[in-house]
Amino acid sequence: MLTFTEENYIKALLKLTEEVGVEAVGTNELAAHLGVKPATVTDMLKRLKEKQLVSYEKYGKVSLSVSGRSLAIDVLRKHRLWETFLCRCLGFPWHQVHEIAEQLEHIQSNELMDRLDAFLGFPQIDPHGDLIPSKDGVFQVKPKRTLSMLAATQSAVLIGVGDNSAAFLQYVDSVGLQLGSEILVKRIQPYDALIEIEINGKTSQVSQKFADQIFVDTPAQRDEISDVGLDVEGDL
Amino acid sequence: MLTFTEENYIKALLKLTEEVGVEAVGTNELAAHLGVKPATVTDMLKRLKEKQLVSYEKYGKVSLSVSGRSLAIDVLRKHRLWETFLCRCLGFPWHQVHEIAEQLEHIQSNELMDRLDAFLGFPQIDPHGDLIPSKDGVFQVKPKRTLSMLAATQSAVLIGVGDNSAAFLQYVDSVGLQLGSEILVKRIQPYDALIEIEINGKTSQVSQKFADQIFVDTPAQRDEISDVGLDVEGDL
DNA sequence: TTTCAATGTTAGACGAATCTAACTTAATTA
DNA sequence: TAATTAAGTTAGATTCGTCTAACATTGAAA
Repeated sequence: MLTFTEENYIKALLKLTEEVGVEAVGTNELAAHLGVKPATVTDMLKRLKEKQLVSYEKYGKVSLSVSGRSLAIDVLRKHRLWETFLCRCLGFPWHQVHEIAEQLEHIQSNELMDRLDAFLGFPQIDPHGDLIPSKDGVFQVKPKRTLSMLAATQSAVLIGVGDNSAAFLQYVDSVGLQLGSEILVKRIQPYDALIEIEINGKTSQVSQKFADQIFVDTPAQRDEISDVGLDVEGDL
Repeated sequence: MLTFTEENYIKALLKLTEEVGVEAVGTNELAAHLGVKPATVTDMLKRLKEKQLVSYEKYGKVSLSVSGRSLAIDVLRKHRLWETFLCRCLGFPWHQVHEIAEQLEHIQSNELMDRLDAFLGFPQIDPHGDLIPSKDGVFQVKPKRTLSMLAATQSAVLIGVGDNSAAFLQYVDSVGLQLGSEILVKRIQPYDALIEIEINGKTSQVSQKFADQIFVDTPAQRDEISDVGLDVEGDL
């Protein structure tokens, strides 16, 4: 049985490796992500290694072991199922659910999650557009196309976000975006690279940084089999 | 903000005082109820006193302060709302919900509980027949009539149980009882005081100890204004 | 190749929650 | 009232998760 904190460490490791497509991470990076000091992480990594959850050598990078990864995926599954419950059943706005799910994800009961899963109708994506891992731990991050990759005149549909913080999500709300919204890129400012977008007739200017966190699906992409041909055309 | 453990201590204090109708409890009793050693309780009581949650003097009995009581009631409210959710929405049998609710009751979010309360339709009693405290902390234990108080030939309706352990509740299930079941006391063994009861045509023998934990409502009692006239008649 | 900044580790400390073993106080009974 | 038992406390240790301050290693630039 893992402690609350151990679960958070392995969940962070999963985020910092697979969601970024990187093999292993350093102590500092992990510490920054968890909001603790590097020394604390070093201590914890020793414990996690003893429990065979990570592979780690002094002064080296860390990565999850097979069993660590599988436990981390389970935590992530719980997190996303709870988020779905909070939005769909209790009517929470999407920017509020992450924080509460951070607590709920540590509740220990497999039966609870199975029943919640069934109650929700076995959802596949959570309120932020992220895939919910299946019960048997199948979890895969597919490569993502972001708003910042689009050229002027292209349009796309919002399918997810790369940042679940309340501040970011409220910003997303404020430009009128929700999952499924159609986004038209009107122009890109040559001077400062600000992107002018239109959603439901409403025009906004957003930064590169913002656009990097907006995951989209383009009409052309929807017809593609793989990621070979990358030229897409806006068709509005 | 209280820790998980502090919440458990004040919840235990609430149980051991108000549900029993007693002013204050001793260190040993509290320790036994929480499954820790008396020494541990002494340490914790100092901390709880510092936080003004209890009134306590060395070698004396402990009782909740006004603010401690109010926080304890809030934990109890969360516990019972979650139990209601687990039974009504997720279809858990009543003997499984207590343990999971012991974890869920510590989730920190008032908004979560308000929304869950509304989602459930503002329930007043939980799956074990216990009153759910209202949001403003109104909580009161009404005096209870138990199965062991009934005489032969009397009948009554199950309205609650005094023990939420899985072992007890599964026993209750096994004699065919659920909330609302009509119980007929057929006879009481003169020799060993075993009580012979009938539920939906099924006859069982139960002990005094068991019967003490079965809360019932009798037809006569339902017509009473207060607890003045206590003679009740079975009317089957 | 040497130096130095970035990264990471160790040592020692602390608070929370627990324990055991030894001690003290209170209550009961003879 | 004195002795004995029950109840409660203190002291010192342990584990977990964290910190700060000092030290060690790595790797990239001069």
